[in-house]
Amino acid sequence: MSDLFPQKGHDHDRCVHSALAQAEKVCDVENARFTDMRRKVFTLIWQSHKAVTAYELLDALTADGLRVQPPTVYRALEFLTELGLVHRVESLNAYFGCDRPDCEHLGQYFICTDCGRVAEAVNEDMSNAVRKAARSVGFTIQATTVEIKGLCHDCATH
Amino acid sequence: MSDLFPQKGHDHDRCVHSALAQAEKVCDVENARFTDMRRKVFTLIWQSHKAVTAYELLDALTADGLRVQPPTVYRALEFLTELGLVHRVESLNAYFGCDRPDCEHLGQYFICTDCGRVAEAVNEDMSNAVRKAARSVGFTIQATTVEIKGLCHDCATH
DNA sequence: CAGAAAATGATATATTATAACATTTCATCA
DNA sequence: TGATGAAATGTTATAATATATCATTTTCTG
Ligand SMILES: [Zn+2]
Ligand SMILES: [Zn+2]
Ligand SMILES: [Zn+2]
Ligand SMILES: [Zn+2]
Repeated sequence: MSDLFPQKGHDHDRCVHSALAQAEKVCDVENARFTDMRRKVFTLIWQSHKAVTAYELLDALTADGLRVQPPTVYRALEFLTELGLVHRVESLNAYFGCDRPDCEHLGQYFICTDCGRVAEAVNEDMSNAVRKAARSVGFTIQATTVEIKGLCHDCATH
Repeated sequence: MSDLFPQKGHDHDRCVHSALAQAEKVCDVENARFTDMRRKVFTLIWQSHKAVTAYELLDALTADGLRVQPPTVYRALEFLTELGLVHRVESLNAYFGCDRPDCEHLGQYFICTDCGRVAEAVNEDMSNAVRKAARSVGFTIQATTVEIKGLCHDCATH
């Protein structure tokens, strides 16, 4: 069993640093500006592997002493999602950080209903099954979301 | 190519009648009450193959002369979704009628971004791929949603 | 530095959803 | 049949999520 969800005691600072480094790179390549506000929101999202709502981000920014309004957060989220740096979980109205923003992938998310963490799969079997199903009914795919809710291994066994 | 989406000129009255008959049956089997309000909401949802929002339903009921408040609509929707008679499209916050409420299925929806119609697939390849992916990472599935957006065959070719 | 474009600030409001309590409807059975 | 309790709906208020619009600031470009 591969470990899709990070181990309990993992070095999360490494996750954050790696995510930031990748984000810098993506922004650089795309000639997009990784502004202060965008970096703040991105970093907040990466404070955990859970999906976080726009208003939780807003509250966190406010707690940091900033006077921020909803549009500011939604703009940052729009920027980050369009670059593929964060993804939106439709069934939660919440966002989490992508750990492979450089590699093409459909959205395939495992969402633990117990601990709240989200892990992203890049699974060719699923992608192929979706593409094949679409082809068989003459459907032209623009975007796909696969949201799988349940218990991660940690939560199922502890 | 099988026709997942109904033909333009299909006899939609048949869809509606069949859906109503199936709903009656499911309610009967589940010993659930298919009340006036639930039937009204269900019928409104089945006025097309598009996904419809709670407030569109509310407006339609109001236009019918009823004085209905949001909770009434949401309660009917909760009842209908729990019985599997309608499904919620998470990425649209909207609802559409299930045409196979009697057969077990994960949620696999094709959503046409042009005409707005939603068609449900019951595709074993996709289901198996999801289950296999979950198994391989030790994830216990509780619920799955596959939402595939794009163009239906009609819209892609016309 | 001037001017244009991009980003953010600020205000208002739209959209989606639920909490809480009152009233009505309906099945059950004494 | 009529009391009674459960289920459904009505009613009011409000929470949670999201966007439109215009003003101001920041950054880029020449
Ligand atoms: Zn981590
Ligand atoms: Zn978990
Ligand atoms: Zn039809
Ligand atoms: Zn279409």
